[in-house]
Amino acid sequence: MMHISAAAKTAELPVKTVRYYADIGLVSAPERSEAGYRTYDESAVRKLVFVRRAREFGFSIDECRELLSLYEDQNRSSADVKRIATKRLEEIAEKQRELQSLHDELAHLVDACKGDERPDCPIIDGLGWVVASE
Amino acid sequence: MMHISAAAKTAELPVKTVRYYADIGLVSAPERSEAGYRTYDESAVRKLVFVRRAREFGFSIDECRELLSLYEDQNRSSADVKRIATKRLEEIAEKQRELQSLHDELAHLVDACKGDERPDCPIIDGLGWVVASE
DNA sequence: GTTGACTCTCCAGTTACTGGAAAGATTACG
DNA sequence: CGTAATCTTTCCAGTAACTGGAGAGTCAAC
Repeated sequence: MMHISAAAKTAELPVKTVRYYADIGLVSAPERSEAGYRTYDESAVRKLVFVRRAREFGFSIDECRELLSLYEDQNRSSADVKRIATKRLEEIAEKQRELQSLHDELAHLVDACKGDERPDCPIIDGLGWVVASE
Repeated sequence: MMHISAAAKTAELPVKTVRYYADIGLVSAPERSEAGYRTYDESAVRKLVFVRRAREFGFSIDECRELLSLYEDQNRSSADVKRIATKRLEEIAEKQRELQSLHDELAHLVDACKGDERPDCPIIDGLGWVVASE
């Protein structure tokens, strides 16, 4: 049994965030000590770790909610979990493609820029190209 | 001279966003018609396009502010612009690396998951690995 | 003349927290 | 035992960059 700062430290989350997760009902509200302090047991901390990891994987809070209910459900099929994770994987791949074209386009502009004292600047011109090409 | 919906359409931005950009002072407040309608000329629309492009490149509103002032300044050196763009480029590259390791880690879990009716699930286990490995 | 499209302002909600104030509880030191 | 530092509580507000909606005024067309 520990108080919030120990739980937060163990789960590697800010104290504020731990409180927040209970406030929005992502994790269940913890028991309170006589003085009203939140108390956490090993199982509660485990769930916090689970959520932190899932968030690091880019799952939204709502996806975490879904994953957590699967995590807590002894009878869920691994197919349900795989479905969510695969969807997320596709989103990551899409984001990677976007980022790549962004990178290439901007790198091209930066390469073309002399970076000297003169005002000619392919980057500025490039950002306005839609109009410039009219 | 046009009203807001034509300007928004030309700049390929939502009407709400065009108003918003003026509200926060990112672009200067447009002239008003007698009835109080915002009116946009070619130069105003060009700046909206510039901002949209810069946002698409992932520049924050504050960076857009900076770029826009450089855009409007005939005397700025291209070095100033290159500095901002290069910084952004590094951020993109960093984000790409993060996304890649995320992708690899999650893909590994998804591959390991049978996705059947049984509750054994390497994805769920993997999300909790920090505790599981204790 | 009235229907429909367009515009205005203002307020609230979104996501996932984060910061700070004010007040009570606990612990550590001398 | 007193007190100072630390921890915890609640509540309110703010962040980024919009987005949605209400209620009201304006304009063009049939």
